[in-house]
Amino acid sequence: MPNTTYTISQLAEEFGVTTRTIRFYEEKGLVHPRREGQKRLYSPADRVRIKLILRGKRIGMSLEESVEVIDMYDPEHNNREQLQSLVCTVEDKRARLLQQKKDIEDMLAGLDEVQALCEQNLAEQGLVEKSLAEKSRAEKSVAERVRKQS
Amino acid sequence: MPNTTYTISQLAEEFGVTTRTIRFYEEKGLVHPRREGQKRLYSPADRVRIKLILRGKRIGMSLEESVEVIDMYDPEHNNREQLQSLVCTVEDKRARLLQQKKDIEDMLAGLDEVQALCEQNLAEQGLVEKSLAEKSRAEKSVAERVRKQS
DNA sequence: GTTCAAGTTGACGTTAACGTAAACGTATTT
DNA sequence: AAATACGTTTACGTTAACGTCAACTTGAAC
Repeated sequence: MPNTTYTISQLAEEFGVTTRTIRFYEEKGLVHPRREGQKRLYSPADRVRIKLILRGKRIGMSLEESVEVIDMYDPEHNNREQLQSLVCTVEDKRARLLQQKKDIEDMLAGLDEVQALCEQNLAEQGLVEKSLAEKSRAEKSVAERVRKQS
Repeated sequence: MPNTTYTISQLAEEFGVTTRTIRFYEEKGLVHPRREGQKRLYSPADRVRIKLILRGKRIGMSLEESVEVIDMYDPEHNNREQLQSLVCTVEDKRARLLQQKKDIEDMLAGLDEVQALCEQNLAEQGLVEKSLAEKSRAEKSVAERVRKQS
């Protein structure tokens, strides 16, 4: 097992955040690195937690929410009630994630349209002669389609 | 054309936000409703803008970023340079969105695992007799798989 | 031995995105 | 005319997620 621990600045660099950020996550109880003297030493498990937190952050989750998700992987749920309520929260999360996924796909489709129009427009500019009216019509079509969304 | 305008509280209710939120968006220059006397009157176009802003919010965009995306649909870009830089920003956005999409899919897969284990566990509890060791083993398997992520 | 790089603990500052409350206008319902 | 519902402006408050010092320690390097 190579390199079983990490320093704070190693992780900071790997994930493209500041050390302050990682210490902040500890303040909030998101990670609990060991200490060697007073220096922090992060385990691979700590590293994964940070990674998952940042993943959550990328899709707009609060730290609290990310922790909630991460903790679902831990077996702190013993009895029937806890398991069933866990299933419920799982389903809630899933619903929200599916909505987000749809939002992203819609937005991607919009980007495709914009880009297509840009490239078409650029191509037309390549040909020196063209009617300005035609250009204007092409430019406005996307905006109109957007306006027609219910 | 039925109901071509909306009051602030109509939109607030439709989108599940407060009127304060909508006025705040106006403060920030995101929408520019007409006025009837001093009352705000929102057009369908205003409504769509708000809708798109909230879509952006759901996937973790800042208001500024959402506006940036929305404005890409407007034809304020006339010359070659502007079109080309627009294509670049489009590609940046797309890259980020694709990353987000992957993040969401990963997270969904994780949720599937958690739920499967929960239900398996609940099923086992249905049968009165089972070894506690077995149960414990099952509960920990997800956490271990997570830990093995690079 | 000192200089340096990397770490530490406070503590206060900052920004975005609203919340909340006060004080007021206007229209209609009773 | 009094109350009710809906709207307005102004302004201060709040929370999350860090940024930004300042002042100190600690081990390694020169």
